[in-house]
Amino acid sequence: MAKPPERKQWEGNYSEWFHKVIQEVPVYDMRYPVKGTGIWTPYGFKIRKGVTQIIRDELEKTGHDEVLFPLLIPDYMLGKEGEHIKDFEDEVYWVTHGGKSPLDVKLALRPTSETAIYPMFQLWINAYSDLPLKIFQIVNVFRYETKATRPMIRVREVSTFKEAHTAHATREEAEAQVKQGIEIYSTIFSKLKLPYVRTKRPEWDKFPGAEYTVAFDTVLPDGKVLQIGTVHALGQGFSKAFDIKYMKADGNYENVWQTCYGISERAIAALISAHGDDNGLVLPSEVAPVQVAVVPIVYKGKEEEVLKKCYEVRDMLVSAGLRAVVDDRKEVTPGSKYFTWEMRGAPVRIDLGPRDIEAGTAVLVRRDSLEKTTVQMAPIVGEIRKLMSGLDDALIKRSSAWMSARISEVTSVDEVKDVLNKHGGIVEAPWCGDRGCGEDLEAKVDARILGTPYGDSEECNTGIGCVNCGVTAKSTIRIARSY
RNA sequence: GGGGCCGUAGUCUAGCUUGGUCCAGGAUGCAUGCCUGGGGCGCAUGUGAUCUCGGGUUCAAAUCCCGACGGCCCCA
Repeated sequence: MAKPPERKQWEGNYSEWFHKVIQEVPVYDMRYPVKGTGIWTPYGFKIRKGVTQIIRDELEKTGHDEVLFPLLIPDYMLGKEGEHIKDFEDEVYWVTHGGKSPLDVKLALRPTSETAIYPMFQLWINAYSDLPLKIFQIVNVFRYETKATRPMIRVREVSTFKEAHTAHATREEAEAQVKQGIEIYSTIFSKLKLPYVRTKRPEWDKFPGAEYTVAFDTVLPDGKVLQIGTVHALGQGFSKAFDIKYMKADGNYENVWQTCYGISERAIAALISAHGDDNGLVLPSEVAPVQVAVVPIVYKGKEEEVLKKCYEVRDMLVSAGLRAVVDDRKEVTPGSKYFTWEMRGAPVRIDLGPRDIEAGTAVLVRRDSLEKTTVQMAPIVGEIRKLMSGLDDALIKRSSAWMSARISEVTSVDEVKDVLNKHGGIVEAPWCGDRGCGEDLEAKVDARILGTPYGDSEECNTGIGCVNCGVTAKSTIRIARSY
């Protein structure tokens, strides 16, 4: 069976595919009886750990320190920044009682931590020498979602919320930090082999309290867009609300300039979705909990010999720094084990039987293509590394190509509708920049405006009329149906 | 925000329209044994559901009604 697995279920029935895969692997158990919550299973937790490790590494490498703030936020703190609270108040969980006694001060379960962190920034920041301040934490946050919840994608308890918060002396420094945040996220998603577009959100859809928001969006197999990361320029809005000031060299005080940026388990949902196929998960080697699964092909009378060799191989791989296991389950046929490890997305499988042992070889199988190669035992570590990097390259190529095919440029409202109805994805069109026009367009095509391209392709051809109203366009706009 | 569908062993599902034949049938899983073993082997035996929960109608409720909780879909 050297043919790569199909992606019929994956693409044709994505919602069901996702549900089935996370349950069968298992990655995430959504049977917990509180709406919008779920459990990371041991294997799922390992995937999550691989992802959070990449996030930690990239942030620490760029001067961010990890911290941990309380879950509870007093109501007067949560309400300090006007725009911020206005947007969140409908989805805040409140703790109102301690035992049977009502609390004097209601406590919110953090929907995000700006209002928990910034009062402490006020205490921590005194002078320019305290700046820049760059911290992050990986915590759970709570949002009372009213729409239908979906495991990992729309949840009420976001269990894996990485939020970074920075404070700077000048607008320029904060601006540079926004760029660094965007670079960090680009690196993280590249490591996850995830394709993305970077989009500046429209004024009416930016983070509440921010000056502007740049978002990372990806396209899921059903053609809907998923936001997997956001970077916000906060200006001085929060620092004024929370009175965060520093003393400048000249002795005068100024409010700090802030940024914040977040990634959640949606990135893990995207990771699972982007690479999977009808046989289950396909994981990039860096985050695969098991990189190499050794499957003994046991014949009667040779059990000991084969298993012993398998353990030897495993030990050798482990000491070479690979995450390897032997699937030594009895009473389970090799074929069944193949399906198990394909479902779990192990990048490489080794089949090892009497024939191989005699010949001093092993059979390697690459997860994405299911291509089998027989290799000599001696250089097997190198061969495995080669296979894994081939798989990693193939994953980014495949996912990028898949997504690129779902980004289209159009010039009329009808085309927007047609393309979105046909295969979803993202459409780009010229736009006048007017909010009313944008909202009108959203209603007409039953989709959301993601915003304008951030970075390279910001400008659209001049002299073109807005896709909706015909007025001379100021920028390109991205439109999509989204989660 | 508006409308609709659904909830039966770990999982998927039959039964519900027309209440009684159902102390709920099947598949899968799990356990044990034999047999196998280079792509989900086969056979046998066993295991597992107060039919999501609460209330109501009825001689009788998985089945009808109301509510809660949970899952899903469509529209704005």
